[in-house]
Amino acid sequence: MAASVKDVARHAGLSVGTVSNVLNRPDTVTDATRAKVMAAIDELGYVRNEAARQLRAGMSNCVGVIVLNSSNPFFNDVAAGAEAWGADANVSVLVGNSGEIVAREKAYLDLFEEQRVRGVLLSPVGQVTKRLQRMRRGGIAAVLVDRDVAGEFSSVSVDDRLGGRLAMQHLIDMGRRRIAFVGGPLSLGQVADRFAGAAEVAGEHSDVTLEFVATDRLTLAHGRVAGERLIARAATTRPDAVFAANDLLALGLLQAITTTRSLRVPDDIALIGYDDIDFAAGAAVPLSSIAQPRFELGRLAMDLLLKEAEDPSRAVERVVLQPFLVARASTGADAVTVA
Amino acid sequence: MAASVKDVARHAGLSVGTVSNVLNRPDTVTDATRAKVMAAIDELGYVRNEAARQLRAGMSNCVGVIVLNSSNPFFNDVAAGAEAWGADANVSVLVGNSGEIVAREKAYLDLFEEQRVRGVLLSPVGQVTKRLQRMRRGGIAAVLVDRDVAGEFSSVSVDDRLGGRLAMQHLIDMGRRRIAFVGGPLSLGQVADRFAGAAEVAGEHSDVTLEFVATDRLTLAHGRVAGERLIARAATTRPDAVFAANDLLALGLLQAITTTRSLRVPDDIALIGYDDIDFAAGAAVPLSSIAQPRFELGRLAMDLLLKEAEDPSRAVERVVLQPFLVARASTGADAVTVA
DNA sequence: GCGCCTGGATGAAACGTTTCATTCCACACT
DNA sequence: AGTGTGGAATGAAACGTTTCATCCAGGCGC
Repeated sequence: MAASVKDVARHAGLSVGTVSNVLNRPDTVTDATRAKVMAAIDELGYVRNEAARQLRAGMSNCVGVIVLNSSNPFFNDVAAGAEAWGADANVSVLVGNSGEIVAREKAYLDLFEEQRVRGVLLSPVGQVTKRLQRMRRGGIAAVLVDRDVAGEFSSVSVDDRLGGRLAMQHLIDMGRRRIAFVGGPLSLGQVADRFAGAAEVAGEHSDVTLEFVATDRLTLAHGRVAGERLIARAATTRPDAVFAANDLLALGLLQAITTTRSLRVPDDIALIGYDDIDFAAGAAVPLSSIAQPRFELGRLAMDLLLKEAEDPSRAVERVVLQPFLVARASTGADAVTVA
Repeated sequence: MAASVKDVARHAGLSVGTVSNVLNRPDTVTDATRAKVMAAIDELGYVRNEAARQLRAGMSNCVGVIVLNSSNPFFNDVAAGAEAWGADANVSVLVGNSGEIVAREKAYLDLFEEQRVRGVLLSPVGQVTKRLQRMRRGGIAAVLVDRDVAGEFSSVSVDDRLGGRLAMQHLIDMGRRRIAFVGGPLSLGQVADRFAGAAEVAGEHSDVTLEFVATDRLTLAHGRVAGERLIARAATTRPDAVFAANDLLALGLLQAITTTRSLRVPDDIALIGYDDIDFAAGAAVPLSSIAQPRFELGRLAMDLLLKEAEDPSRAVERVVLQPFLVARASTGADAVTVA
């Protein structure tokens, strides 16, 4: 059906080797033949068969990316960063969404392995160390994104403990003392580290209390539920500030709080999130947040991955980026307060 | 490096044909040999080479999806619908983001064609008719999503004119008369159709005025800018309701309006968006919106695509889904859903 | 006991590239 | 004129599957 290099060769009155040379080493071929081949390609609508090319090369020019939750704009930007950098190196990016589900993570790893991708970029959810080691032995590199596994693999992450510290310190600076951390599960490294950072700072202030409010996942809906739980409390036991493990949770909390109209943000309760997604600035009470260089995160991870794929004996490298505070109205940082 | 079917065969003391049979037609093989092969596979860590498989089969088991803007949660859900349905049929989905840029659309089409995907699902941005026809001749099916091109191809879309009518009618029902449509560019079919629907309804009410407020793109930031323009107007010329072409715009508008605190939503100005993304319900003033069955949209499109890939002579089919109103606080309604 | 049948295993061919050792040819140099 | 020389084209091999015609060993009916 589709024209092959053989058809092109016949049509141009040349050999397949020559056609291949035109395609891959145009300088080794005479201008006249190049023109003839190009004409034949055009005429037949030839499109090279990537599968055959890959089979011959023994490796594809793709890398796989597995994100934790594609409905979180944060991961979108990380993937975009990786893709942009990959495009420069002429590798395509396949994006899979594990949804924090171990089985889906495994399914994508299977897929990528069958495709013989150059490497895999992922924020692991299951116990993948052994699997990744096996894949590495098979020539597939791996770089961890936004999470770190015992120095076995290269990784690019953001210092979540520091982020937790920044958020907590900010709330304290704004005069809050009874603080709740909302998030979960703690099995997610990000959540654990952010909480740990917050706890550290809390420990440095004798008049500050830090409470852990667990959620099952980090979504808008879960944030709403957690918000309703907080609202239902008596004023005396209610926190005067909330540090949410990410912005989706924080925005859910915000919605629960503002719709009931029983509390005001930030007057009655301050709120800070994490990730600084675009919707954070756009919320009706602009949300304070801990920003991460997410595009950069993806870009650096891809860079490390390509280097490692190039030279598998390369030493493991662990890059840690710095988060930073973006203070907005939801913590009273602006003069603006909205009922 | 990686073990091949040949290695497995040797290791199991059988032939490659038999190994292949174990993998692809397990019933034609005796229990004992199956066990032997499985053991060998396990021991060698064999993973089948998808490229070779594809080469032999002449076609991959992937389909490509090209979305207009991956930072709009709407497209995420469309893609998720397509992916879910594809998974049932054992096809993987490659997602590309054109960002409404013709060159990137072309780049993804090239990639997909080289990969010999079964078909392509896309919301076209450039003039792709001829290209898609050529690809179809080469055995690659195409289905258009959320946009329709002159009956040449199958498509799944949502009736944007009706959606525009619904939004407009709702605003009128809520007592609004001076209405502004915010959106653009009109070269986007969705924007044009939604505005056309709104204009139709406006024409049916002699006391209603409809104004067009142009934006360059459909993003949060552009919504914020448009909002500031509206706020700056004198009360007498200011609209009492805004219909935004999508939710990103609407949320941007909302933020501009609420932070200046000069106007209240919905009392001074009602606001309705389009798409009903998750952040709409989660906004501090829950946003009324026109919902589209986006997951279904992706699902149906994938279904059509797979059918067409199966039987290329299949008649073109054009599915049009119905949007529906989700009324929330931003138009002064309680959370009511109307079909 | 002989031929036939059948379930199961076999091995070669083919898919479309790329690579590389080889061949070919024209031209310059001796 | 003969001999190198080097640039350009060639064609076969190989990549890892799947498929399919073939082959083989037993079991069965006669």
